Amino acid sequence: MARSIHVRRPATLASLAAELGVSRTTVSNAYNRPDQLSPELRRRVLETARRLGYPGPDPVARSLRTRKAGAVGLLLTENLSYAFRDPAALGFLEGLALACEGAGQGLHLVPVNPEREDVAAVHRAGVDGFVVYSVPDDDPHLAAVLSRPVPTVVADQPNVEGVDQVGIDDHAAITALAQQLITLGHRRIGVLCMRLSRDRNDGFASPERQRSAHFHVQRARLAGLAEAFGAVGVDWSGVRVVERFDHTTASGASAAAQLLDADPQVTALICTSDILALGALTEARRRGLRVPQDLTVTGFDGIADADRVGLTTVRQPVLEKGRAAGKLLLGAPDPTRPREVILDTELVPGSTAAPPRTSEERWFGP
Amino acid sequence: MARSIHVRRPATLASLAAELGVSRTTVSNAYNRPDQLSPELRRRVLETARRLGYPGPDPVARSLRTRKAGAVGLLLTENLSYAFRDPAALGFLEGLALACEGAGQGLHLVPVNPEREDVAAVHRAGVDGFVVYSVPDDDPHLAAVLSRPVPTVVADQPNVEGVDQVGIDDHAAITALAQQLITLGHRRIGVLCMRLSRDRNDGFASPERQRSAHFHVQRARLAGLAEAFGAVGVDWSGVRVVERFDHTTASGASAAAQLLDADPQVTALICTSDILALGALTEARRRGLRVPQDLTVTGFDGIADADRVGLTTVRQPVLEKGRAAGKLLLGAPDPTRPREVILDTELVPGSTAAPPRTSEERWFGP
DNA sequence: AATTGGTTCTGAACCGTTACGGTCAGATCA
DNA sequence: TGATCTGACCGTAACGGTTCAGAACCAATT
Repeated sequence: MARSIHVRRPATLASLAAELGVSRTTVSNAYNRPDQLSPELRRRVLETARRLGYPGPDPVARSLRTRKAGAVGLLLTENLSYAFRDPAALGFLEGLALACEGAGQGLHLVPVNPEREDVAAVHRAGVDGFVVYSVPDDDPHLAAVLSRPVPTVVADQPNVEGVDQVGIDDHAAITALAQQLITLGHRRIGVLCMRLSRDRNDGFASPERQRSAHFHVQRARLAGLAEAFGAVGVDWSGVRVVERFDHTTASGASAAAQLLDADPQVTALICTSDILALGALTEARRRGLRVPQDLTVTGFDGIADADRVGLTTVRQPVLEKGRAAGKLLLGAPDPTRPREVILDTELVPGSTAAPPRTSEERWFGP
Repeated sequence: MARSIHVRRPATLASLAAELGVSRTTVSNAYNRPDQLSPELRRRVLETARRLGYPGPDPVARSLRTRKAGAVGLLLTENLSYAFRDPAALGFLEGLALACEGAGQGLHLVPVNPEREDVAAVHRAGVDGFVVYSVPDDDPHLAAVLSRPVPTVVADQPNVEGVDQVGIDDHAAITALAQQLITLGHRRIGVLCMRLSRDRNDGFASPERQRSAHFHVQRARLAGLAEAFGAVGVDWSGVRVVERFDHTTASGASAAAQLLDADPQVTALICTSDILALGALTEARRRGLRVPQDLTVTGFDGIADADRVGLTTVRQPVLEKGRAAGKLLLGAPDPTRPREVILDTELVPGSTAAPPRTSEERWFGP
């Protein structure tokens, strides 16, 4: 099967029509509305098309005319390839892909460089709508998406007025987790969180920085923790929160190290993601700290690896979230009000949380 | 930040030009070639655009004129969502995404339904080229891709004359693995392989079916095994090959069960993928067979989970493969001849292969 | 004074298709 | 026999841009 490489498109609908001595409309109909012409003529059109090497109507021209691209754009602030490495993002993507293929829509991954503020790729994407996955509220790419006259659904964050949304109740979810730890008796805690803003800050996050975080999800989780622990008398300004820009287990490990160095007395490390928590577990093991006897570690998301190691965490239905986002975008838009889908979360007890040891136990063993 | 939902695009380049009293060319230049007009006028154009809610040049119209879509199409025969579940496909995707974002190109996942032969999605995709990942040689979607006047790169399979290609030397790779097993002393083996054709055949694959497989990769691996074991006197027609349509660990487990039921005497299960091998390990454990003492199991691919359990396998650079495919597609095309990239593989010894036990050992212990 | 060169802007052609509203011949009907 | 319907096809006008060859203008050079 030989084929010429990248030949200039040889035939168009018009040239085909000329060759056949019929109108362009008729050729178009041969492809799109077979009932509009006689079977015999249609056969001739298709036959001539084959002979001339006409590959069928040009998709771009068709899109221009019909105002339909047949694809959904996906925007995420990380590198494109990040989506294929992060388990939660992956689950979301799978759900979204499910919804798209169910509707016969393509999935157009928009390449954005998180470092540069180059918004051109958003403007170049020929899509019928956008799904925006977990970006900061001041993301210029998001602004570019919103400026385009196509429907948009935001997943997780940020909250944008008038835009359809799918996510979870972060505040409630983290509150349940916090209650669990409080019940176990933890009062001296440390927190590991993901990036709070577009600027890199690998280190402690001040309460001010926590409050002004541009990532709504992180902000809500931290606020929920502050509230829950504040209610039992913990002074939040004394609680160390370590932030990491990169979302990897290595980041989690180094963040845990930083926190444990600063305050060896903490009895629990609360992590705002499983990935960070897995890293924290590694660091704990490296230090000879037994989990959960010497240290409690919790995560968030409920990824497969968390399940494997029995991490105490909050499970959120990431695949369902992706699917819901797709359905929201592809379903009939509701002009009266933006729609919001809040999915359920579930506290996963796991085996990495236990009551804190007393000081004596810490020094002299159980 | 309020926004109107799905308003009919209010302004076009033309209406903006009319409003400003300049030509369309000038407005176009304001966006694409700032050096072609005075800074002052450009400022006015952009300002008016904002006022009128003009979101910038329409991407589809621009694509039509410039003959550039700014995106690469990806075709894979499985459901779209499969790509996000299979580790090898995922690695490929990540590499491809890396190449795409490096070139500022989007990645357009084409939704194909493997059950139905609906090729429309391929024709509807507005892309500048296609990457085809591991499809059967008689795939109608592949034919549709090749009929389109855009460059194409095929990864893994099939071999198409005149089309750029990236892959590995399956024959050499499997031969190395086979030699290893032969050296260990295995002669009575069983094989677990992935689907050989578009029709579902969950069961034994006859030598005829093996030879006529539409998946080139599987065909080459089976042929390599037949050759290597044939050279040491093993009659291939007596070797059981179990085929599975779905590529999951559950399939691997059931295939292993089917094979071990049919011939409990086999000393080694050679699997053409790690996923199948992981399933086989599960089944072996279920039967109380120790690996590798009682049964040798090997895989192919070198995925992370294989590494984790110490599977004896062949590692192939999946990420690199994706990246190479992207580079091939996006780099300057070579009109003189199709290019071919063959990546290196590496035998991973692992700990799931050992010499077979003698019959006595099998029955009476070591 | 004529030429040259540069900047800034314009007019018209073109990209390849589909939507819309026809026309027209022949069949059907009262 | 004339009116109406139907199936098959067509002409025109978008769809929303980009591009290229100039025009108009002004300043600097010869």
